[in-house]
Amino acid sequence: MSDETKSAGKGAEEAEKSDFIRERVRQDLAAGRNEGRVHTRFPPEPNGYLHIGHSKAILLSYGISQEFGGQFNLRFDDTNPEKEEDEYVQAIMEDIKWLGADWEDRLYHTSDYFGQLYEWAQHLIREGKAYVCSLTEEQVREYRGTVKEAGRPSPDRDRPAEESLGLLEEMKNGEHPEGAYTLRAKIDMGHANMKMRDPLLYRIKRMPHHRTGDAWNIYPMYDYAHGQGDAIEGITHSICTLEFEVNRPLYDWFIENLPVPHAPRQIEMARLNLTYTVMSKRKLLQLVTEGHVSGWDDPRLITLRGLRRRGYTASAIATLCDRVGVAKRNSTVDFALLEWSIREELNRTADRVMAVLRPLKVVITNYPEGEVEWLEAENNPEDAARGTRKIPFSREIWIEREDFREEAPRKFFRLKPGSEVRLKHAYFITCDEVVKDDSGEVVELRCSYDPESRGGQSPDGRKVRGTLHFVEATHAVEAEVRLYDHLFREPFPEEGGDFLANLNPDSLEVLTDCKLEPGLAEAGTDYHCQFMRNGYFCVDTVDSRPGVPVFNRTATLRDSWAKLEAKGKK
RNA sequence: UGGGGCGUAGUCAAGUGGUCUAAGACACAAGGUUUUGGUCCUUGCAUCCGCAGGUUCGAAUCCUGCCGCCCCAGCCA
Repeated sequence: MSDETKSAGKGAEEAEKSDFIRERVRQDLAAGRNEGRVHTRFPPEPNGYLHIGHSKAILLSYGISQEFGGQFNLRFDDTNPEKEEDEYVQAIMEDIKWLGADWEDRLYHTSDYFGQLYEWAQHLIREGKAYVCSLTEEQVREYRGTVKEAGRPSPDRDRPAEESLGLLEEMKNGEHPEGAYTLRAKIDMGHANMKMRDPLLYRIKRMPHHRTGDAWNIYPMYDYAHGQGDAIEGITHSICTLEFEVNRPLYDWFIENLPVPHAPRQIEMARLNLTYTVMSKRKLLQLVTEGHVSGWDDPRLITLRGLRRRGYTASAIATLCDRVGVAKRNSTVDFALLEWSIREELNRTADRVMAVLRPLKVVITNYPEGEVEWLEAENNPEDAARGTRKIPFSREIWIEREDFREEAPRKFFRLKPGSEVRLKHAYFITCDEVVKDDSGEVVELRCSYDPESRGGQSPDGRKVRGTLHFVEATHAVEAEVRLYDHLFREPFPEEGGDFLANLNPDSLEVLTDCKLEPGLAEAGTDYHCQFMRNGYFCVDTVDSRPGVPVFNRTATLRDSWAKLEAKGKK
């Protein structure tokens, strides 16, 4: 097998990917099927935004096409003008490009095939395999039977072909109201598989389509359109999710009974689910329209736009999908795996900078007034090539409020009265005095520094357990920082009926008095960094402005101190 | 006995009769290193593969029965 394993990211020898779908592709290739071609597709319906669940399907289909030297198509499955809009088409293409899947010049629409589909429908009628049915919607349901009882044949089942052909033409031309007729395949009303009980091929919808305008008054159903679209495009492996397993016999029936140019095969896999979130389009839409989130790009959403704004990269999403694997078992992946994926990447690539989120003033009493010195700070300890930068230091600085405690447990290695800590890249300081306001709240710390400890070196080998980040006061940049947490407080928010009841009231915390080191004032979009000891952050693409930045927390750092403390409390 | 699918650690997931006294990842736990209580390193984490029988010298892998979960009765996709 000759294949250069390329794909973005990761180390040298990336193992050849293997799962039941890729195994099947290899078998097909070995058996010489499809003239040795591999051709996949992603077929979104343009009726909503893409989310992380879709990325599994996109990356798998696209990835397979690349791994086997094949091709990948994007096809909008636009057979229902009632729900579909052009706005979604643009957004979907944008998101797929961002993910890194490339359909090159093969952008298609099921609506491109309406003409061909119509001719094939006529073919089925002539063959005695389809008929125009006049049953109402309720009657169709009634005649279909139930999962345990066979259905009954429609009274129109034996309508002469000429008559069906004529009626179909009239339906197409808008001569009948919606619901008056449908075109149905003549298969088996007693079939154990409900999908095979004379399924509908066409329904009347006297409604303009976003691409074909008012050319059609009938539109094909999914089952009739999908496989034929695959056949027309020469798709070899049509990958979809588990719920379409029962549709496969029907998919195959059309391929066998129509003069299609090619016989594609459908393969089903489990969709991606994540804890602490919802994945259904309907629920996502509800969260947006009811204002539980700010929009489709709310950083708490697992839409691709939301994740992007949150600071997730396409490669981190790809890592997640690789780790999750491909199988047929319904499963729900721990959200922690997604967080691990982005941390793993950002640890390697994001520069470390200092930001104080909840500031507490520190005055260094023995530091000369009015003096500012610039200290060297390394950008990324994981990557020396990222170099260094200069950060200011002076008599007044900000530290994190939670890094000081007047009364602290012995395991608290941070600042407390009389104790010494290191300021990252700067000096050792000792807390001499705690200044409080009338209400008793700590408003300032008065400390002294050891000039010999410049750069954070211990001058005499003495140990300091704690290292704190800080921001020099006169050069500090004021910023807004948004801290995000799970949108839902339960790992399975849909359990127990009302998923909205499980919304996490603390999923967003906005901090407006944050202090950043000066270099961050002009941080542009697409900037990812680690706020030392605070987490990974990115510039908000919507609200941030030069000079008045807004940062979003992508993910926290692992925090073994928090765990320790939590354990102590219990 | 309606049909279709799936059941391997807390979560994903390899495994297709002997090399399985069952990979790997996440999570979790313990220890070490550390100018991020971050990273990194070390170690631990299923005598057992939904359950019960059976076949076999030998089974997570084959057979039988049972149990559980998911999908199908849209003129949605």
